[in-house]
Amino acid sequence: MPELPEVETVRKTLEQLIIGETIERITVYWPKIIKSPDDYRLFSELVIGEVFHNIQRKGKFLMFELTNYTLVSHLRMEGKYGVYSDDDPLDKHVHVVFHLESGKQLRYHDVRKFGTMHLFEKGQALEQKPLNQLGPDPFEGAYTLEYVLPKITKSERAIKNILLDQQIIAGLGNIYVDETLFRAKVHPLRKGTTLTEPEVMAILDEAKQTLLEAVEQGGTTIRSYVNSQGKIGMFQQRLFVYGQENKACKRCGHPITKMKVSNRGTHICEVCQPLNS
DNA sequence: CAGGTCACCTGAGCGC
DNA sequence: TGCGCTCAGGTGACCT
Repeated sequence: MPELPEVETVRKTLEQLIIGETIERITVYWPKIIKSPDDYRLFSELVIGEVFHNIQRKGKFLMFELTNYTLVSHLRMEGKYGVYSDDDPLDKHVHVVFHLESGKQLRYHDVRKFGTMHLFEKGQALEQKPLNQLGPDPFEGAYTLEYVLPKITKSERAIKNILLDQQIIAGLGNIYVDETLFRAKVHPLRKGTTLTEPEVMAILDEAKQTLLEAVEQGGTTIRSYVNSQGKIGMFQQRLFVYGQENKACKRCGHPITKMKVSNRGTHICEVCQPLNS
């Protein structure tokens, strides 16, 4: 489901709800969510008695800082967290329940079961997969033109694919890549090697600006995304191209078209984002 | 190294 | 109503 702004919204919401809570035990209904330790039963034992001290985010990953461990969680397409009372009825798509000593429960809900959880000893999370594979996210200091420019201009890949690559920049997904490229007036199929420095600068600026605005709006709600307090994001009102096929471009009035780029649905304004430039 | 395909899962929407 | 197909905010494995 979520890209950086949605994950950041979840992070901020959960921070208000579970910091200081102690895990009494957990119930895992779909063990494949738990990627490390290998055995989900060990995972379940290790988190007993741990306290939620704070919650960080790197790219699209949530990092729950516990007493002795860091829980790294990725929501993939449809993962959601919610805090419930222990007598609230359990939805069939809840796969992991953290029973808290207060009687509250932190529940992980994921219709498609694609999400992942990794547990690391404190201080180890950033040193190992998956987090050590990530490039800087746009709110980190390492996100600079000097770092990104050669990564892009030396690549024969389509710029859309480069921006979706979490090893180069962490946090962008299908929605925000389409929005970023529209705002930067760059066609998604342009090869990295064809982009000029001003174009790359525009992409970097627009990516950060788009994510910043989306965070301010609480993320984008399409289909099912709801944050941990049941609130929906508002950024979908500000989308220029994603999901806007056949609607008039907000800049020039030409209809937005939908195409495929490496099998991902891709939305562009053919007038604002010409391919031959 | 890059690109394509499939796999992981379930549900919504659409044509027939 | 039901069937079959496509699509979905992501990523990793495996193959050319």
